[in-house]
Amino acid sequence: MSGPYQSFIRNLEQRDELTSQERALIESLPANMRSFERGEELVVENSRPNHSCLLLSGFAGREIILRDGKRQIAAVNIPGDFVDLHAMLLKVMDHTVVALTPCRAAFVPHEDLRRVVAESLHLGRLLWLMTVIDAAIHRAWIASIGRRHAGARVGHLVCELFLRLQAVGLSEPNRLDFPVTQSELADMLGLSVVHVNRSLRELREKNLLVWRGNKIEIPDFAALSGACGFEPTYLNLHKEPR
Amino acid sequence: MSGPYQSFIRNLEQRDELTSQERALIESLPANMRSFERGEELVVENSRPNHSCLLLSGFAGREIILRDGKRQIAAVNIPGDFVDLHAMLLKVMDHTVVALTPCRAAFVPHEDLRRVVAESLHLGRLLWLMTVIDAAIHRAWIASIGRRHAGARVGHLVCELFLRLQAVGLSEPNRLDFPVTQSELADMLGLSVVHVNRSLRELREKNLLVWRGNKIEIPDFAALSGACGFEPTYLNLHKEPR
DNA sequence: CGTCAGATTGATATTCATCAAGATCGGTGG
DNA sequence: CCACCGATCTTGATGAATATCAATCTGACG
Repeated sequence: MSGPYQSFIRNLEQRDELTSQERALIESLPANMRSFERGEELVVENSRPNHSCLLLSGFAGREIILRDGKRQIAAVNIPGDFVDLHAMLLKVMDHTVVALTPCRAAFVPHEDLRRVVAESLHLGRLLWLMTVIDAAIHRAWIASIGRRHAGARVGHLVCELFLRLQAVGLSEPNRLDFPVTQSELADMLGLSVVHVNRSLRELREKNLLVWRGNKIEIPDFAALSGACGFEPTYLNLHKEPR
Repeated sequence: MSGPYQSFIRNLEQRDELTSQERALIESLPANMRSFERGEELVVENSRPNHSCLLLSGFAGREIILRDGKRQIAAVNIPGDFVDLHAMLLKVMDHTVVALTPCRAAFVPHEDLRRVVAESLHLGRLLWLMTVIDAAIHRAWIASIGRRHAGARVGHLVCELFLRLQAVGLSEPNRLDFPVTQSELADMLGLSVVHVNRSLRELREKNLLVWRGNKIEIPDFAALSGACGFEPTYLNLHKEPR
């Protein structure tokens, strides 16, 4: 009842019904467990993985390093996310996945994932779905980084994480755990550390969110999402036949 | 020999071998043709399409409109791209697809696409692959918008489009056709029109690229891609078994 | 010839980055 | 227990990148 696939199954079940056979098929997947310290790389750019990595605990980020050394984090992964399911098809990693906090992860051989896709059309579509939700999140980030001012960028990210964590049962009512540094936050949002710091202060002064240490408090989610124009459609957090 | 699926097949064949049966299976797909004027919407936000739209000619953009009216174009589609293959799984469109130029497009029923996936594991993976390449492009845009200065953003986009157009046979040696307005370009790059204009002038003065009317000249691709840190890995323009 | 969308340019304002200096805080060794 | 250390956070001062506003210019086209 508490195998490595619980949060992943929960993630899928936010989007569609699973039969017990389907759950069993997922649970039959072999999983090679590993742990990572903060800053370690789960998957390395330009490598050719033959496993995909399912995050079980902790936070990971997909980081892109530009030639001049600047870093952009293109996505944040939370427990229940495959961080590199796309590598099964892309073959070569176009970015690195780094542990933003201590992490546990399950590495699943691509050949076994392919077997699942071959045996169940429906699970195949659901795996596809998860990569396509990743892309929808990417688009939301493009809009945020391209067109929102700093404060709204921070707020939008927090709203997104709050709902995603809620979906896998990892949020408290008005609070979430997100133990990352302001400098990492800056690299997610395309901002400088200093500016992130000032944006956090503004949000705190407006009582929209209070970021203290590892915890974020959201006194009024509706107020925050309203203030930063957050629309949850893109997260696809509704069940329907896919 | 010149059905609607030629450029799509060519797009796939940049990434993997197709058997003649696979080509035939694709060509057996029904295609409902439509034409669009510049500015018309091919697919509308919040709709629930039961077709996916394959672009045959012209350029389209996936646009996200924020509440305050600001627009971000999250992706550019060229002939041979499915603009909303993901809608088959996401069900509800999280953005609008708009014609950046006059376009022709083929609408393919989802049920037929599902039939293809059911009949050919390999084609199923290749359709999946195309959505996953979309996501890789999104990540490159996130890095560009988040961490590159204006001139490099323009240059990076041009490099990307040049290679993508080349892949479907739509580029001349040192030139490409990209008939979009500077204001649309601004919405792709997260910049203002004025700043785009000035960045184009800089690039012209450095002789890195000359954008005149609808045509872009690239005197020296290596120089341009060097100057803006362009790395083509993410486009997956190499054939291998997937 | 007039019109209109788009391109270009200048002037100015705003946002954000950079640099530099404390302040805070959790750990760690003496 | 305390002094110190490194990492992170915070704040101020300044500068660079980019946005905004307002003209003018250009070129296509009826």
